Amino acid sequence: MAKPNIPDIVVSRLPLYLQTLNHLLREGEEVVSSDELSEKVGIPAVQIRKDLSYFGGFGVKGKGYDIIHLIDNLRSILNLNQIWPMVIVGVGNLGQALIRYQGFARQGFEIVLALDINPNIIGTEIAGIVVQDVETMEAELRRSDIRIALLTVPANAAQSTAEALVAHGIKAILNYAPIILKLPEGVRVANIDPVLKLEHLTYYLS
Amino acid sequence: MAKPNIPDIVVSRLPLYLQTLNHLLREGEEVVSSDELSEKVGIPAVQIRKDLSYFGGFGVKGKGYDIIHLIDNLRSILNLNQIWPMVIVGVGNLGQALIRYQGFARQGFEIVLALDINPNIIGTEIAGIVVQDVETMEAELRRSDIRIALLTVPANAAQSTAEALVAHGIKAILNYAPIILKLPEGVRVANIDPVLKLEHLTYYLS
DNA sequence: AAAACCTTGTGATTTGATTCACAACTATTA
DNA sequence: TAATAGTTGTGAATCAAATCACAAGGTTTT
Repeated sequence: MAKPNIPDIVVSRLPLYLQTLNHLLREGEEVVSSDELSEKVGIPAVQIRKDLSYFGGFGVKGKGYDIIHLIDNLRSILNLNQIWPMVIVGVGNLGQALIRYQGFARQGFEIVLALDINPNIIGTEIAGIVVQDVETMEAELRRSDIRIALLTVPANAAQSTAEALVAHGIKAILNYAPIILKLPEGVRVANIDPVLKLEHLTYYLS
Repeated sequence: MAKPNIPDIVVSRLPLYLQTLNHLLREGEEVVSSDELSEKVGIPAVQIRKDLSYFGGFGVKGKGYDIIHLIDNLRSILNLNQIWPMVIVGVGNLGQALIRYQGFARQGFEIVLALDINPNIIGTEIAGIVVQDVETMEAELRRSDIRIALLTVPANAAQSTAEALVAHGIKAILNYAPIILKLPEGVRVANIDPVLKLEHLTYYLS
């Protein structure tokens, strides 16, 4: 179980470190200093060191961090030493694109169930996944151990769909709908709304 | 020009307020207190008031905020009283889904140019946009006033593509590639990487 | 018209994150 | 082997953000 005393903002940077370490490993590097990593990841070296020190001393003084060793540790901290099955609800344009996206599986996140309400979409196959009727959510989730959901339904259906997911055991939701979900304590939600990001950017465009 | 003395974290919350105010307006509400807004948006009322007070006193004591008036002001602060034309580079699964996504245009962001390197994709039409050869980037950007780009190319092409975009006048990039872009000062980048968010979520899943 | 109530806007305070500064240790060079 | 250089890990100091507390002013009720 994750220690509850580590600042969430620290946790949020670990995936970034992991991503960059994976790049370095692919380039054939074996050791990296916090200064080099800082350069790549755009975060001050001392902050990287302090973040890592919450979890232990992974580095060697005078040398740096063994990349494989640090990747192993970060993957363990982030619970990435397993395949995470996921359900996606809403198989429109975006949902289909996400089902086809290779990047999830590459990092151990596998969409194993796709649900939709539209009869024209139910039964179609996308990248090996046959879309099921959203009515089957309860039964499908019951006989699986899916704990993560991708929510790509229209905004007006998002809240009720999210509640149904949570009622049937979903513990984390990646929400693509442009609304703020109200869900019970203990359910983690991460929002992905490109419009909010654009509106943030335009503030700085004269 | 945007005042440079306002914390970025404050600016980042304004789009959220705007989104929620738009919902309230659509529901027929005319006035909202910071307490009500807090409830909807999930941010403490005093923080909403303090955020807004950076830009002026928009409320009425004893009453609350006139929704239309506050929306107008936020739109003006965020430079949303115009259509923002955008270019998208990379018309794969995700790029196509974004071109078809209605949410951008609905909020004043319009994809007017789509570029790709793949001959099989160049020339195809998606939601009224004919995909152009990425080689035409310079010419197309020169005769337009596009300042925002959506970057949906593969990771290994992202850095060089971003540099080309910046060289031809792009000032803000919404980066969907799973890498950290290194770009000159003055270019704003916002990253959308669902895998990083998932890896953050799994930390909290036992 | 007075009293009671409500809500904003903000200076002061508290909390939390970042950065500084450096001791401790390792590796490399002379 | 000694001296120099490099790098981590961390307590202390600084900086920034969030929250508190409340005066001021508007609204509603009696």
